[in-house]
Amino acid sequence: MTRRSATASNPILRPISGVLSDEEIRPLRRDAEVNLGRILCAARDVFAEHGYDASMEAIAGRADVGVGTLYRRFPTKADLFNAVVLAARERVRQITEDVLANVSPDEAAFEFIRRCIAVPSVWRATISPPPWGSTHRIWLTQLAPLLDDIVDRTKDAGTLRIDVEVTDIVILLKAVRAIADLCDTPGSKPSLRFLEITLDGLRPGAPALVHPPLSVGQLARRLDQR
Amino acid sequence: MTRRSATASNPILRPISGVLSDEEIRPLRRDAEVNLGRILCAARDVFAEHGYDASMEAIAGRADVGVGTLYRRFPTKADLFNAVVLAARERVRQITEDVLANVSPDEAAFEFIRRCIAVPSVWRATISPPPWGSTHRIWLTQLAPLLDDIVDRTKDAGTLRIDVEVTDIVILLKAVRAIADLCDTPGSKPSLRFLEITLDGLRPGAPALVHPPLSVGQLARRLDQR
DNA sequence: ACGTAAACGGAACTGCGGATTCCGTTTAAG
DNA sequence: CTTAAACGGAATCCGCAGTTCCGTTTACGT
Repeated sequence: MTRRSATASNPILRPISGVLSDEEIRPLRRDAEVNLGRILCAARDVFAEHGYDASMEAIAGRADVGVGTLYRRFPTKADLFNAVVLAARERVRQITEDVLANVSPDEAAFEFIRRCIAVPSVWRATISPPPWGSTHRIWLTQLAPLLDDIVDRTKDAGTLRIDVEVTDIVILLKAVRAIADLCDTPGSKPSLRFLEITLDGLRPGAPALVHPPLSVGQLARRLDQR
Repeated sequence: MTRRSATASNPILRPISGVLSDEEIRPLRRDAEVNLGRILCAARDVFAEHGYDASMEAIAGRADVGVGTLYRRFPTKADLFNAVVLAARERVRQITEDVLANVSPDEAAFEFIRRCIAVPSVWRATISPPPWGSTHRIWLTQLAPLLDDIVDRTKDAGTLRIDVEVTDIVILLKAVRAIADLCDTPGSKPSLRFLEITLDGLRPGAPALVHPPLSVGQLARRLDQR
């Protein structure tokens, strides 16, 4: 790969990096700024729908922009995807913290799941990582303690069966995704119905589960592969 | 498409068709017979794993056979896939009838699901139809009454919540498939665990479902598309 | 054992879709 | 009004997978 680092040239990251001694930082022209926004939204939506297989042309079309414009901002499809994934991860973090702060314990885990599913780009990102590197594994591993917190809290409240684990939650997101693929646009009735059924399966009172859960490490590794 | 009909040239169907007046039917050479078997098994497995996206080369490889041999038996990838799907449908029919005949009512629906999932090629075929025609819709529509029978029986026995429908079962198969994709080879521990959870969600005692089910027609149409 | 039609393998061909590049034109901004 | 920055999208390039072709091997009837 003979190409300068994506993060170094990624314009979204510019406002964050305070000083870059040798490279001059000039602000984007107004129109460029606007287009960058459209591109990111389009990429978020199209990637959410088709995964990494989405074509650059499709994204450009959705953004009402030529492909050239995409490549001026993101040297590579991978870079664009990366940007979207980064944003989605941030979104998940927000949801997690908000649930911990503002949702009653007996609903925490359920609410977390519902909120993730309500934002297509989010759960798409959670379950289908970039097809390279291991950044996803790292991210999920860091997030795990927070999610554990949510799960434990709901178990303590007695509304979540005690033999489920964080990994079950992530797996569930994946399953609902599949249903949405099958039935409709994300967030549709059928997938919500399936979600209801599965959430009911998470409630106490059912017979104990006999198959062991995946460890966070295992799950993260799986997610990193496909 | 300038190509003679697949079914006419499909060697598997030969033993069935009693008389074809104008075309002479000669039996396959021994080695050809053997290879045909390997090809069908390989195709079943590889298609089960990758869906219609599986490459002919991959199938040929798995069967220890050259691609040429594939095309001598099946003029087209579509024809080969078709043959596999046909076999899988037959398998589903067998399972259905066997469950109706030999499984106690209170377990019928659950057992049906378990058996379908135990045979990868079967549920793959159930949920990912050939990317053409509407034969899948027709098949599913015909099968529906039998499945209804199973479901009703289990509801009457009191072990299945009354607000689930046949379509929920099929959707569930689809979901488990996704989990297997994510976690492991089909039939693995993690997907069985997820299955347990979902089956628990199907048991009575949970709050009523608020989202309506898909009708068989709707579901069949969806399955016909993607 | 021998001849022949049937099978075989797999290299070569082809078409297609999608990432990336290029360049003539348009536009924001000083 | 000048000019660097942006833009659009046609053209290029490339790899992949379905399909074809043909020289070689093999089963089987005589």
